[in-house]
Amino acid sequence: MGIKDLLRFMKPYVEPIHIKNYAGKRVGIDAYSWLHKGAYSCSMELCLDSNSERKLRYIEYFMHRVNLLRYYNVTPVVVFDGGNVPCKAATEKERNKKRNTNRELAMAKLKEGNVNAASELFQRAVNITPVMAHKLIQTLKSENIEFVVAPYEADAQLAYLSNLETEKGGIAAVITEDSDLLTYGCPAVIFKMDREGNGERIELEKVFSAESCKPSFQSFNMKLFTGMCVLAGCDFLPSVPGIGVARAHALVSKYRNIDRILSVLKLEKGDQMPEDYAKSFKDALAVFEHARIYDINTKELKHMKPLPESFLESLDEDLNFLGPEIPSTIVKAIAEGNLNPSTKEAFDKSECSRLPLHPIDPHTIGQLKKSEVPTIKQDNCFSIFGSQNTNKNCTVTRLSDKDKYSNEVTALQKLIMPLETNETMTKPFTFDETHLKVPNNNPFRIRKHEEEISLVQKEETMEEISIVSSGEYIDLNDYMSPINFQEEGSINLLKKRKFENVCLDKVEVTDEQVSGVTEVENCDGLCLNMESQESVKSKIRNSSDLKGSGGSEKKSKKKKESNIRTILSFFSKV
DNA sequence: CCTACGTCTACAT
DNA sequence: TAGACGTAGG
Repeated sequence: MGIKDLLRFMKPYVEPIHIKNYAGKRVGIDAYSWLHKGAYSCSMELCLDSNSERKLRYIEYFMHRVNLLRYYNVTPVVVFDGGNVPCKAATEKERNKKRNTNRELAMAKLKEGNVNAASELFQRAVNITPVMAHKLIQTLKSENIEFVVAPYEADAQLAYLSNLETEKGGIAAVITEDSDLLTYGCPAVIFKMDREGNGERIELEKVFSAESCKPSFQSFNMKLFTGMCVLAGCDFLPSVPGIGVARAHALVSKYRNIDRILSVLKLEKGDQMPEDYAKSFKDALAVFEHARIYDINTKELKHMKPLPESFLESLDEDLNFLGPEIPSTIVKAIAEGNLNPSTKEAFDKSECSRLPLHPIDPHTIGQLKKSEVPTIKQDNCFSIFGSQNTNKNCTVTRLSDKDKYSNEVTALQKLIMPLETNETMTKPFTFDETHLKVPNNNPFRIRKHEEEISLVQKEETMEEISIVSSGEYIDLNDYMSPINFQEEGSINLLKKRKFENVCLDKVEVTDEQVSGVTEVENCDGLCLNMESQESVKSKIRNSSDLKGSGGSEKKSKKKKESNIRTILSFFSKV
């Protein structure tokens, strides 16, 4: 993805930077790059469409990073990809094909019981779906994080926002892994930001003005730079054989005119060049310059830069390679996360109805890593975890869906508008304190806080019984650990979704007593099944793959266990 | 010197 | 998978 070898070529212009340099500023986030990284940690669950909580780990990953920014008083603006641009369709199709074959291979390995091989293959099969993005958006909404879904490429949207004044919703920099952002003309791009907030920044202004830096761009302007990138090979157009970034840079430096370069190329490499290269080249350039984006202020579809006359004149070719026009109402709904940008249909509510419960809850995160747990005050989201009255029963309540959605419209409007004043004080955040080794004036405060937290956590994790209030829908698959009902051995039925009034009061989670979960015929619910589960378990245990594997036993054991759980929950659905 | 190709690793447990 | 990095060959 992006421009081949561009970052390597631009190395001299890279400067290490910490995100805290953007304190008080708005910074755009290319959602795809964090989604993709986060998805590695739960690729199998995603591919199997498991119902375990683990599947939502990518959201935790994402929110940890969002919270890192908020911790440093940086305002995140998350930008999602929308529909596919037609000229990228071929690339997309191929990727999908590969993913599917990998997924099938993985399934085969899984049936053989070769879990390790399967999970490796699953990693290659992960796909970031609009539904995943939508789930993340639910979380962002509940945390009052600004976001926008681009009509097409997120890169273009980010570039557009980068060149907008802050007052109009502009951003000061973009965090991404994709070198295309430079090609689109983002003045400041931060690559490879790690979990501590360190990243590598390239600023276009510095690139163009640096006086004695290896590859000189002094005679360049944005248009020439974009031209260089396209010459080097981009997602929309592969490069002419033998031309890489360096040669592209040399050509642009020498001729400083795209048309001249194209004719020179034709003379020199005419035989290796496709007939329509020049035409495709101009189309590719146009995508980078005039891509369609969502105008946050007018709430309409717009071109990044207005199309010039000459373009409209040569309208023999339709402009659909930029992505087709979309009616205003639809772009708006897409941008605000209410419509699937690919299908342009509403998201299935059931996909996400019970979603916001876990992922955002700092309490949940806190169980995985020690987190700072400040008291949270928010009106449009659930959440409670007493810092003080942590009774053994971990209670979870939330507003009814009805209340939640009625606020949605107004909440959204607030989201899209730039933040005013200093509401930072009321902002909740969770924070992995390992990051704290760096700054902060008062280490004592932090340590004291840590102690409090660890105390609270001890109490909570020791008590493994959770009380679920009546009326709360329980999906057995939500519990990754084995479930042991009070009336052991008997069949407990749980109705799905629509079931209103109570099914059970206590769910005990233990590690020894593993129980399978299978669907009951002619019954709208789930039940326990000892045997089917046992057989699956032994099958997996006996598989050659799990027996050997040297190295750290503790690690692999844990991994195995978690894999077994995933598989169990998978089998339970079939 | 440059491209193109092979290999490694990210992620986070 | 896609990017980073090293290196064989033009």
